[in-house]
Amino acid sequence: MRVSKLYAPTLREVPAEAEVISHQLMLRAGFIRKSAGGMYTYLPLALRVLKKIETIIREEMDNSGAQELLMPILQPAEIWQESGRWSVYGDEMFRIKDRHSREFCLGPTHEELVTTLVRSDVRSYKQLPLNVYQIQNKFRDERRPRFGLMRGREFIMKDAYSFDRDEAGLDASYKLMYDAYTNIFNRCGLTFRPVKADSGAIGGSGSHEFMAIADSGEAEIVFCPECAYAANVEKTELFPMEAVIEAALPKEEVVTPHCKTIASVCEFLQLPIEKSVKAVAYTSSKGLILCFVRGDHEVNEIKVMNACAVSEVAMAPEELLVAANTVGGFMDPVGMDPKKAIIVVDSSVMLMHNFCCGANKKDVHYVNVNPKRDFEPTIVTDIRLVQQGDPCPHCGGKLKKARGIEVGQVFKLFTKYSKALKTNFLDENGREQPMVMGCYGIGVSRTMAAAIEQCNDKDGIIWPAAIAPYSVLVVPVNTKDEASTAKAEEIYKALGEAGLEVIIDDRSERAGVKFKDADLIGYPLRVVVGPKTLAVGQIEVKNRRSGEVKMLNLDADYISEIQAMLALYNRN
RNA sequence: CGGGGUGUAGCGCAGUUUGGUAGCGCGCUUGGUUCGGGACUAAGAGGCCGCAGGUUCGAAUCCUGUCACCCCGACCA
Repeated sequence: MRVSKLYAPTLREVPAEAEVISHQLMLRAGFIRKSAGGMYTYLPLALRVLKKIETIIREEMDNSGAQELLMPILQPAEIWQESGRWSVYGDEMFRIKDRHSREFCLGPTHEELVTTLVRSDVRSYKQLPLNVYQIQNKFRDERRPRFGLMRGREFIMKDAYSFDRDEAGLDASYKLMYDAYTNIFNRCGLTFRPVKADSGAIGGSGSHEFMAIADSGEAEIVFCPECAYAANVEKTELFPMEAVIEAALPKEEVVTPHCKTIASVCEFLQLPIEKSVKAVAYTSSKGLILCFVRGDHEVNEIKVMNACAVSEVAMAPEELLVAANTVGGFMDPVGMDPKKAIIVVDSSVMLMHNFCCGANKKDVHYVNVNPKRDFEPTIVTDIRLVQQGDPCPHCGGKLKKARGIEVGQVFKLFTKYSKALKTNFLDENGREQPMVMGCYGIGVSRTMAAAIEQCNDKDGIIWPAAIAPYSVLVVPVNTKDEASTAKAEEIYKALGEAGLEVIIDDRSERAGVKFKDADLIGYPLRVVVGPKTLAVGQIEVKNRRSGEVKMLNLDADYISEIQAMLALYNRN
């Protein structure tokens, strides 16, 4: 390829719309252009990167025994109505009508389509297990598209679906996918961690997310530096707290004027914050939910939703609290009528003694409250958010927090869709059984963005070699100098013939312009051919990652040297 | 969807308070000088000032509405 012909318009300045580094660099380096909110054109350089990621995915998927197919993006409403998700999916689904007013959607995911496909073709246990995948554009009308390719409304996804005869089969399929994903993200050069995840609205249970570690990530994870434990904060199991033995004191009401926060209450009462309990109120399809956690803890809404078996919660409005005879900021578990709210108490609260909490009256708190003696909750379970430094649930080590970009997720769906869509097979005994399913997604375009988030410096992108748009850039440093330009062309040709993905910057620009663009786009190796070094029979090769420069003799086997440098590129 | 912000040339911005010929830098085109880290110079091209109404002799500027985009919160690859 010749840079003079390449459609990769680079920008000197950062477009104002871009906030995160991957978005800025992809715009500046001429990889993408926006067409509308959350929708982008992939220019030639980006497409090359995407194709490389896709190739890695295909190789690993095929190795794991999965088969590629391609389903329509446009899906009929009927199958979504059959699974019950046509009404559940809400505004996030792009819906359209055809000329006969029949309803369709642009596929946000393909469980329905793949399940109805398989149910019409697969009848026998002999045809299982089956794992099919595809790579195509997905559509989700996100409430808030943002961060460029990180959260788009149209994005490229690899989605796979496994069908097994039983849970043991599903476990095996899941393991194959888990291992394939590990290989894929390793090969793409990402720093990542598989973490235990919440299964979310898609249903089922048993899930891992593959998180590319990056401060710009939207997800928070915890991991244990001592053992392999890692989890999304939403899903983290909690190490049981130690119960402290303490004699129960008589409960009292105390007036606490002008105390708006739990910290101010504790200060007023001269109590450590660990001796306080705070309440958070949510509204849900099952009515008011009152959650109680220790004063210095935070409520994990996902766990609350799971504990109460509701699909959505929102902060409760004041009217709802009034209706339940309580007051925002002074809610207490003691006087609460269990008929008016679901009372969920965090397990750690049940181990506390003589704590303070609201008293259902403005400016009044209780002190010396004790669980069981003073109140009986509806539900007791872990609902608090894990904190940095909490003990690891496996080994007791101190957990650390990090942020991550979710580039992939593996799910056990079990029979959620096969039952809803009547996808059964006959076992050896001629009995009809629902297939046991798994689904497995990779955000392909997001993976590209995540790689840039992890690999960049002040000058631009630093591509991992395996997914770089081109491996080697040849720069004739002065196109007016015919001898060195001809030599650069010769080297460009030779490198291409040796099988390297090479591009030559044949523009009649000044050297500085070419160097800046080279750093911005992030080719792993840059070969500079100029009159000065050519005079002593040498070329200069620069490593984009380390900045290391090597002078190579042209009369030696410089091609092998360059290949060796490329092979070493990712290891420094 | 709630809260905040921005729409003026391809990109980054000024001009809006106080209405009066639409500007600057970068990029782009042409010529000359340059040529190993975003050169210099001269001459150019390029704008329905997001859109629609209104006020006014006159609107980028004031008023009303609307759309788009960005950021912060509840979801997800």
